[in-house]
Amino acid sequence: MKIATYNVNGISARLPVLLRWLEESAPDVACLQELKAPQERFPLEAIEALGYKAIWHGQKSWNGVAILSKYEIEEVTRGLPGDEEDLQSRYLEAMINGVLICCLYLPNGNPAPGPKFDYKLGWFARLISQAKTLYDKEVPVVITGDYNVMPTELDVYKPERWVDDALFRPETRAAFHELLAQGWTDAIRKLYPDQVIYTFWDYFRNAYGRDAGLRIDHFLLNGRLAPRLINGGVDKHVRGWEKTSDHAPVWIEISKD
DNA sequence: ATGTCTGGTCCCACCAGA
Repeated sequence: MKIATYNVNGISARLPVLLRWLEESAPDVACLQELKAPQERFPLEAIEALGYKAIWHGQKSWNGVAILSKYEIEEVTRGLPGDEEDLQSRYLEAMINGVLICCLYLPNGNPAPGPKFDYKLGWFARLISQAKTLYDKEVPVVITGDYNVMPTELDVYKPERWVDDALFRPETRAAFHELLAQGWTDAIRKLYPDQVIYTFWDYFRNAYGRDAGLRIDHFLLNGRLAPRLINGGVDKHVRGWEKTSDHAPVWIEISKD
């Protein structure tokens, strides 16, 4: 079973790129973030034409997440629990082919410090609480998406330039490590313990051409799923396509059981 | 500080967010 995550940065503007990648990479499940489209503007027909079912949580202008799957999708949770007042579309959970798939778009949090950073840390605290419940489930679980966190210095092209950024501040890294300490396996880091791997290159200053990237899109596997991890990688070349997202798709393969 | 993109509003050029 091949599971992918891809921050598309606007599903309307990136639809040709998304469809091309889906055909080429053919994941069984794809978690998408930053749809930047209201609920009624999701391009369901084009996605169904490639053989996928889909659930999505849209939002006007910003955010928005979706789960596409070649298997049946049984939606479990819509919206991150823990704050009734949080209306941002950043979290979906679904049971697919015996695996609980959680798709998230963690807040960026810049500028930091400030209210956006406070929102990020609050969201992170709720995620840690939700993840604790998920980890102990009897079923295999993966939490994947755009975490907006570089976990270690190996995950940033120039760590010293990012120490005050919301994606790399000590509080942010501490929250990610608190999450990992529940027992989760960072799948890509597990497969490539020492390699420099990036999943995002910003649009400024030819970042992709210079390989000035960040690793911020992750797969966390619980104890029931981690032993089934067989492969994974980044579809880096997709970042080089015309009209592409600033993220590249990332994927893992897990064995049947 | 800068840089590049998208979507949205309000008009034909800006702004916010990332």
